[in-house]
Amino acid sequence: MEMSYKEEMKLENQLCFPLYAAARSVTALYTPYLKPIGLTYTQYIVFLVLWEKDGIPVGELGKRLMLDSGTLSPLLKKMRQAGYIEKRQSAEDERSFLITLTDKGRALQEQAREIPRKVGGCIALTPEKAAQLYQLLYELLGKEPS
Amino acid sequence: MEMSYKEEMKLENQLCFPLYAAARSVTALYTPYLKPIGLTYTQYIVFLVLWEKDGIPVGELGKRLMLDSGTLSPLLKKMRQAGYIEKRQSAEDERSFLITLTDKGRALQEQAREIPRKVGGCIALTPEKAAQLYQLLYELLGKEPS
DNA sequence: CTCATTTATGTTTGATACAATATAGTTGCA
DNA sequence: TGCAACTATATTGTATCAAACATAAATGAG
Repeated sequence: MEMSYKEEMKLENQLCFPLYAAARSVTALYTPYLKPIGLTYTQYIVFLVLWEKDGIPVGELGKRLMLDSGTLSPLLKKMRQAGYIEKRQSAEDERSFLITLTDKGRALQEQAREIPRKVGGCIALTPEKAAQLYQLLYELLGKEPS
Repeated sequence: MEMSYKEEMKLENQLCFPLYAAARSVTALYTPYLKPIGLTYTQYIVFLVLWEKDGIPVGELGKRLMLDSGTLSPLLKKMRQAGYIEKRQSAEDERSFLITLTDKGRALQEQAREIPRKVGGCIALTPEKAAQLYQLLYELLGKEPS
């Protein structure tokens, strides 16, 4: 497993590269299904969280998605302007803002219903290998696959 | 392996999410080492290709990195302005521009020499699991690990 | 040869990302 | 109580990405 500096330096021997490329590649698979319903990929994963658990603070959304406020703030602003979500200041802690879905935001779930299955069908991996990949990625992230 | 719509819709059951998060997470591992030598992550992977094979056209660079001209053009412009590379119009095909390293660009390799090993040490995976992850990612990308 | 098609690259636009900084609200402790 | 330290978000600046469009050079079919 020992490698020379020269070998180590090759693009394909650095974990970053296939990871980076695969992430963009898989994200791109969502676009054809998301565009027709007017969502971007990042908006979609925000919805995935909200559809599962509504009324959570911005910070928890960021923690689940591993995104910081610099990414989330403008994104949530746009989603609010589009009428998908509402931001309510928390009663207990006035620094905290709870994100809740509007009816329009909830209704969108129905339209997104088939997306996981459709995208899954485009993934060039057997279910076993996909499961193995999950496991490794979550381990890399230092998290349990919940 | 069959899942309900509701289950499928959960964030952690979609391959995109850990892949996306892991890519950003691993990319972030490079920053502390790249910033001191004045490189961004994307510039670094461009250098990885050029250090391995100098004098290649923009298109081949894009193919290897799986990046399109919209990403690469402004990046290469900045690297040229920084004095790391040169762009030469190809003699055979005047549409094509060959990217070559300057001495300054070549010299940078020495400073980046330790980066793969240092970052590798930050990866929370055993070498065996990392190898397994490579394999799966390249399979997902529909490529051979070269 | 010649023009429609293809190829190589660039530019523009819109949407992310993150680091660094700012600000308002909260908490703990001397 | 007062205030220093901390927390939750927002803002700004820099760097990606990709889709759509633009342009110049090369190619090939008739």
